[in-house]
Amino acid sequence: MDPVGFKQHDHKTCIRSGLKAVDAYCADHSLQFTPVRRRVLEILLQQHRAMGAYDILDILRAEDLGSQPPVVYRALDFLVRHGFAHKIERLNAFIACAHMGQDHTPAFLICRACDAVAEADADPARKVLGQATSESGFVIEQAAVEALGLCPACQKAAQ
Amino acid sequence: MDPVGFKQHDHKTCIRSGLKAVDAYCADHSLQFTPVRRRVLEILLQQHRAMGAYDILDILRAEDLGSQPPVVYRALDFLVRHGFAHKIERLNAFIACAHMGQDHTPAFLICRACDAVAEADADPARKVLGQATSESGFVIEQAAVEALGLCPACQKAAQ
DNA sequence: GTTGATATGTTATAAAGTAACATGTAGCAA
DNA sequence: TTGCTACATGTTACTTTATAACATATCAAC
Repeated sequence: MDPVGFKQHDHKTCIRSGLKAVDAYCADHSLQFTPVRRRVLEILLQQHRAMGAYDILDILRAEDLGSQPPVVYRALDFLVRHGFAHKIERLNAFIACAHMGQDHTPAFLICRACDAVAEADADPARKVLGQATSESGFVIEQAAVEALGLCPACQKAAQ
Repeated sequence: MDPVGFKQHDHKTCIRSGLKAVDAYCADHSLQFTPVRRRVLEILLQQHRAMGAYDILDILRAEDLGSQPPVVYRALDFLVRHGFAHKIERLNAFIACAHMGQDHTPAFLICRACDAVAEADADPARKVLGQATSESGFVIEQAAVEALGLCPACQKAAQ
């Protein structure tokens, strides 16, 4: 799995295939992929960056798809719970999952200059952590790595 | 480095030695370890758990050591910036560093049932991530791992 | 003792998130 | 069809978390 986010890609395709994958998954698991939920995911896929809940809400408002915070928080909760989106705790923001459908431990590379976020995978890290923690008796159910640094573009800009 | 937090230890000693280490570090680096900053760290060391900024503020208030949010946020900012405390993003809470003075990439084991937090180390994870991301050109400056799961005590309680 | 840098005090407000209850809707069962 | 159930959405009001901005204090160096 490559880190996604700091390179060119066919963006229209990635929006379409993302939605398609979730359509299929929801059909399979009898989850209700309702208009608001679908639109919120579509917004995240389109923007292709971490967005605050209120940024998303502004867009929904303009489209009469719900105008109060709980609407967007509930949609985001659904998306995150089922792994279609991730929350970037460090930014209080949300981003569409870049590895839709694959079971993974996400690792986020967050640019401190421009707030761009790329999603890599940290599966090996999980194992490493697992060793370190097995002594303590703690059982890991879910883990996320958030790394702060500079993306290629901002490195150039800083020179 | 062992994960600290889910086992017995001499707590008075760990408060004293923590403060002493920071005293020394600040003297060495001409940082001002002022009464508020010192007291906030002491509170975190005493409580030995992740605390919200406003929980800490309540204690400071009772002691006339500052009564408004910026006071505690500034102290926490100082402590975090210099590695004496960590922010647990997932909980919007702060915890004293368990590996004071040692350069490390913290990994937090957060119990989803009781919110207890233990600090392990993820240094190997940094290397793993470094490989995955070197292709993308992203330069990691700082990384944190937050793992959610069940601590030994809550596992027992759940049976 | 004036200056500059850093820390604290204080007011006010922004930003992020949720509790609680009302309303709508879709599927199933009698 | 009706009514029941489960789930989703609409809405109000509020809590929690965090910060901007400006005033004041402290302290060391000149």
